[in-house]
Amino acid sequence: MANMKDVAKAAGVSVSTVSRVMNNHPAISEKTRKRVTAIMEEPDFRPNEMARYLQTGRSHIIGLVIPFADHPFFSMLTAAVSKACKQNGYRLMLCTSEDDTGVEQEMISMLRSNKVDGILIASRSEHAEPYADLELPVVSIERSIDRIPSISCDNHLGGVLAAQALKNAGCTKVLMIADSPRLDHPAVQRPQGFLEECERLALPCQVHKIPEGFHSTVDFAEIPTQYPDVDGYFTTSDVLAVRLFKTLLNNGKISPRDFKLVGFDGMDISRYFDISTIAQPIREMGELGVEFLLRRIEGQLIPSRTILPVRLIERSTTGK
Amino acid sequence: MANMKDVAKAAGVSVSTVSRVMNNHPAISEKTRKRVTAIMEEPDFRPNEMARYLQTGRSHIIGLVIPFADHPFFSMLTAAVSKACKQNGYRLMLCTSEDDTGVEQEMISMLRSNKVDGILIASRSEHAEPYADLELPVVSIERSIDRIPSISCDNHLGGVLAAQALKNAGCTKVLMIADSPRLDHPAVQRPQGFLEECERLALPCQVHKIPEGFHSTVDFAEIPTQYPDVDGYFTTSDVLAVRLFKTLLNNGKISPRDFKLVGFDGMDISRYFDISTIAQPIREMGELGVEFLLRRIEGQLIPSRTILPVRLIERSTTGK
DNA sequence: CTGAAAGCGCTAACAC
DNA sequence: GTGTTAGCGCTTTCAG
Repeated sequence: MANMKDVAKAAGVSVSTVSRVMNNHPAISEKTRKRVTAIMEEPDFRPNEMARYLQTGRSHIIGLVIPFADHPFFSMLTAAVSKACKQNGYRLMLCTSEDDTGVEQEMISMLRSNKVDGILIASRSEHAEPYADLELPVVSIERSIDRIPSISCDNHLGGVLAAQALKNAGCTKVLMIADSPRLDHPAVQRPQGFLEECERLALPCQVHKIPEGFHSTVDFAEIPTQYPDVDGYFTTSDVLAVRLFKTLLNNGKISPRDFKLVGFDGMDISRYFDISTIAQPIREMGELGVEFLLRRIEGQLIPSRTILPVRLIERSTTGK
Repeated sequence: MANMKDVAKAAGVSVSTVSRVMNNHPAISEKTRKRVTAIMEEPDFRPNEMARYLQTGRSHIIGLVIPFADHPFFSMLTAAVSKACKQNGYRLMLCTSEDDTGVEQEMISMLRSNKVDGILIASRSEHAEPYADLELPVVSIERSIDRIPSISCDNHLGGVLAAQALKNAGCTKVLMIADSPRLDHPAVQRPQGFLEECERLALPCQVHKIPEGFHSTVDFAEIPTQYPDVDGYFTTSDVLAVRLFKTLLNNGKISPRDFKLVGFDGMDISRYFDISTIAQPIREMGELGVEFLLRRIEGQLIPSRTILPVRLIERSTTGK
């Protein structure tokens, strides 16, 4: 592929002139600009971004670190981030950590070595130091890390809304099925908000805890017998909601009209099953993440904590 | 961040020695190797991959072009590709084309300019030339492009298996709901295989065509009245299968026992709904895609057409 | 308005 | 075994 020198030679100018044309430098005569532009377009000359970086210190690449690319939440986030990058003239380097802290560290290190301009991280984080002390702009999505700006949704409100929805749907005794995220994960506020609101509403609530993990498979078969008089359920994710929904129905004894259910996340699968859910503004979170990261790259100040609203989507499992 | 010169100075050696240590050059005394290694590790020195590329011509980055990151098929593919890249010491630059040929061209151009070592493409492709004439290794997944090596699944066999499954489940008259992919898309063989096998099995089959598009929403409400005496359905994707399934059930008149259904793709959603499906080996397709691309990058020969087997997953919608 | 030249961080001959 | 040096393709002073 042609480089700047080739273009310069073909146009009968120096490389610096070609460079100036490329970068829209004002001090270029219209005549030479036209001539050079024409030459550049012919064999589709494209500047070598690597060489460019070496000189400017800007790669125009950001890294995105997520646990899994095939998780509905993270795939939506990735889609939003990818779009936002494109719109802002940035490229995206995607890293999946498999939810492993060690791998995550490696990815961060690799991204540094690949000279990304900044990192968007939506992964687990035992320790803040590796990120806080990075001399690189970092923005965290849906996870709080000390001294790292973060963007999350109003998880607490989500729990509250879920409790209200079940109450309004006529539930008299509910069960919350909660996985147990790290304490540093904002999602812990989902159960908190739910329990607080249940109390406020005088809605009796039992709690069923299960281990965290997208790829883990916890059996829900025992739930109906274990909690026989429950008429409403809240799960801390849509994936759990779907699994519970199926279990209750497959058990045969229970029809959709016999119980209420609210999930969390607002992902496609909840829509497929017509399950009510607390929707996170995933797309906005991704877009805002990119926007904030780019602003930080430009040296601007950004909020250290950003919390976006959630909303209840009422579907058939709360009687809509 | 420290660079090689800093390390060299601190270790009291020349930059070439540092370079040799980094690249495991054999002609280095154990003593200096140790000393340099120690210095490199202390402030976590990591070589500048951009500068490295400029010298070696290898970026160790591959580009992945897909239409949507939040589509179940492509998110699984992305997950597989990401993992495979990591295992092979490669980084992944992710590009989403929104299923737009123009955007796709831009992405390709951008990837070239960012000096990726090769491109994995699983997107639409009106014309072969832009890829065939790229001086860059390209491997296509689930799409055939002239002169570009491709990896796909046995779509024809998938159609055949679906027809057999419906027949075996006791269907007497079936409906195929097919979106209409481009002619250059291997998926066109799904309906072909299905129709051929229906004929062979003397299984009457009607066809309902709908426009292609992941994000499009075609209404299925008319299906039951439009094709009243059908007792089995084949859809060319799981997403369609789920939507049909829901429509049939919501219509109330029809219970899951009154009809059979086979989808295509083998994605999570089909499992959630317990719908029989023809499973593509998506993970393998992604892994093989990376493997082949890397081989081509190394200058080796790879197959121009690779077809992986599909398999029928029998679930409740074919009576299992 | 344009050109010459230095240098970004690294590798790879080529010397010693 | 180790150091010196010339670029890789680009941007950017500094001259003119």
